Amino acid sequence: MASAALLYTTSPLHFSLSSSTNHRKYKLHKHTRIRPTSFSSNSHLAVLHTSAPHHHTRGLDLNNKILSNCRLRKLTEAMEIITSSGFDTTSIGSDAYCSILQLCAETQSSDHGKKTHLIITSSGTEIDTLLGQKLVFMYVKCGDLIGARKVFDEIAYKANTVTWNLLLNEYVKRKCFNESLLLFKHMNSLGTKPNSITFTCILKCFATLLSAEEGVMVHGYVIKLGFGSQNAVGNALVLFYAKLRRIETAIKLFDEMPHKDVISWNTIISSCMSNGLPRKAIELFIDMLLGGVSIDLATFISVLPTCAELGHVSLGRAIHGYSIKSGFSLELPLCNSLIEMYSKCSNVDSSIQIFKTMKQRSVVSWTAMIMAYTRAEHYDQAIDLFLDMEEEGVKIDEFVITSVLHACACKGSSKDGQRIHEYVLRNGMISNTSVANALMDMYAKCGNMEEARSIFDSTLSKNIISWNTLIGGYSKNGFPNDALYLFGKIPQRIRPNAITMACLLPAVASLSCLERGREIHAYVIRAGYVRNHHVENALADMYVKCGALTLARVLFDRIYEKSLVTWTVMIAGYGMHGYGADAIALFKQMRRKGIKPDKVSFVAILYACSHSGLIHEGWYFFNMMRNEYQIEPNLEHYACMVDLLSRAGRLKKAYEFINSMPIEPDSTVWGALLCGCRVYRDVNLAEKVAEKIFKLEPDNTGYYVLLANIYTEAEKWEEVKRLRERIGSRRLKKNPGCSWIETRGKVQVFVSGDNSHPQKEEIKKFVEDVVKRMKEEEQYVPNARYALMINADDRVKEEALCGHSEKLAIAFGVLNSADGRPIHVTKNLRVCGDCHEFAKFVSKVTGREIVLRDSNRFHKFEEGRCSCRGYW
DNA sequence: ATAGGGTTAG
Repeated sequence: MASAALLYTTSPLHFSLSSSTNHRKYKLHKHTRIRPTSFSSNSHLAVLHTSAPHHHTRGLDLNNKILSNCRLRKLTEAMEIITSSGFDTTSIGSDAYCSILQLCAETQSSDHGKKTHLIITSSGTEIDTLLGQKLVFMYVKCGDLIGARKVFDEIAYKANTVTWNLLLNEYVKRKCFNESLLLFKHMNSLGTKPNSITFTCILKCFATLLSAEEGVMVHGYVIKLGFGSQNAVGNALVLFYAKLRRIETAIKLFDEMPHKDVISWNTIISSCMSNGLPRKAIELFIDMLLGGVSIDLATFISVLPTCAELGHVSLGRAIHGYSIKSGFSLELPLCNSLIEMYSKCSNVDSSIQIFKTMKQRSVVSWTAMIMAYTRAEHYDQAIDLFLDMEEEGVKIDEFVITSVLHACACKGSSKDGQRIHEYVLRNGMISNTSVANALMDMYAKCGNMEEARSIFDSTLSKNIISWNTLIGGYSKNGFPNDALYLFGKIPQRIRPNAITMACLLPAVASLSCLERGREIHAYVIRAGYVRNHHVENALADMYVKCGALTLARVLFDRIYEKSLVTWTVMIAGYGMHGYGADAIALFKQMRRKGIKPDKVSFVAILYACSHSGLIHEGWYFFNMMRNEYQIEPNLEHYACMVDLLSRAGRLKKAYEFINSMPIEPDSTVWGALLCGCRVYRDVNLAEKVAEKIFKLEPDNTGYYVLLANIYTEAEKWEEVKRLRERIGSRRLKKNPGCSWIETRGKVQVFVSGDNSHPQKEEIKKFVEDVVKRMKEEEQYVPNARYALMINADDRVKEEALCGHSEKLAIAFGVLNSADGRPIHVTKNLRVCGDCHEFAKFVSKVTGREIVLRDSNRFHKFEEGRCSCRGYW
């Protein structure tokens, strides 16, 4: 406290402040270097200047006073001394300026800092290395990177390592990694020696830019220079390898660190988590606790996502409790992580609880809560929360927008999405690529591909996600050709990634183009995407839907960590191909592995049962879903059950079942029954059911045709006529049947009755020959199921039959592929009964395996038999 | 003297 006493007893401060303006004029003459403009804005700067004789002693006094004020963190007082001593070049030393600048930096007093800088230049004090460093430090700490750079550029030639580091680090913090690296190069060219801190910055740049080679080179360099043993460097290296997804190397480096600190532990825990090793992350966390390492806030935040990932709510809750005991429970980022953790553990009520009791909320908290509601399928609450945010005046960023758009997408309502779209346009956020991508995704998920496309086209800064989103949208919305086309249009500078493949493969799957699928599989292998879980699943699904069930199974067996999706793909695959028993066996195996089926996997197993006519098993799983897993059946599940009952001929039971449903049945549920009515020729029930469907979907032609066929088969010509008039008055167009086949990598499409094919004569002859042989050898009678052609005679009807697209495609396949090769045909609608017989016969007489995929399932014809055994 | 780890989307 001696310095404080000194300060007060010897201070000339009070006198100096009352000095007259005359001094100012006097100073002007003495210090002509000062620009007058500086004066006008800092008129008090020039006060006090006494005569020269006592300079040295007075200077020392002033310096001491400044230093002691700074030591006491009295910035204002220190500032008063320099502002009032103004332009006395000799009175204030570099040390004093340094300590003021340090204090300005620490208290982030930008104005004082700038003023000090001005005084320094005005007073003509030479900016030496140390003063330069302090100035840069002050500007950086006050958030003025431009100011810092300006000073720096003038003293760069004499800047020390610390000064370089200050700038390097600030650029890193602002995510200007390339600028930081440029500066590093400059530093090397000037011969300034980097130190360990320099390397931590540089490693961070390489980690974020994913520059593997450069980073590894720096690693070697760091070891050579002997910085490897420093924790900060070690930690940066661990993070570097983790970011490059070389987690084994990261773990090895971590293990070899002799003096791990909290940051080392936190780094490796979050690295394991982000590299898909949540269990390892938890193990490490436990090691850390057992090792007696003291835990900090970042530890909690690093370990919570692992609980979320593993759905380990009890551990999450324990950590939550621990964080309260450690006094961190009010920390904002911790609360945000907790919201996320509880919601990912399907405990949205706890998330709400935390969100509601938080004293302060950041935009991150709101975003986390919107996602929590979305995860819990409370889409309206998620959207309402966004509106609340707007009302409360929270600054909306792109994270919020993408999250709320995701809620709209999941809800499947473009109405809500459109409101967000308008908000985005109003607030000029459309130029943000992520926002544009989220909008595209929302429209795609709502089935509006035109709008998605128009956003895509007007987005200037498209990234790979933009392409993936549109490709995936086309794939899933029934435009597989557009998806494939778009994939070919990705520009060179944008590299496709694993997700691109996962978006594209469903297109191949829906086209059933095995050749094309194998090509893409090869591409996936070459590009090294095979280990991506989404890609693995998409490949298995593609093989299933291209009819290559065995290949799908081989792939399935090779998938190391099978997720629920993996199992569901394979179960659905067996179901589609009519292997109900295999589907059931796999379902059981999945449950034994401890994987909980969800509603999608129940749709798969129920369809598998219905496609194989396993009625008891169907009920067994339906009850299991409700009782054991508390999953409320949705329309799809009900449709499966109706399908199952109808195929078994239990039409009355199916009808009662529909009427007992707790939710409103839709046209697919009634449609399943209508199909059953056709098979079992129940015209009365069919009429009743059809009327319900026509009310629900008055514009869907398929159902009118189905009823018309039912009438025809019952020879109710009057009714057929009336129905035909009804269709005519609605001006409905029949959705044309179309089939396609892939030969030598090219896809041939056949539309019913289409006569334009170059090989049409050959094909026609083939079909007619087969039909003729069928008549002779199997007493086959062409089935006159052609309701919409009642006035035609049998000859015309038969001709129309011969023109069915699946017959044409099968004929083309036989004619254009080597003997003994299997034939794969895909049809957009359900296969017709007559064509089904035709395919059976062709498989017998040609000895070929014919795989026909229709809109509902696979039919595999071998030696005159079909794998569907009548269940279709 | 300057620093290394942690929260939100697709």
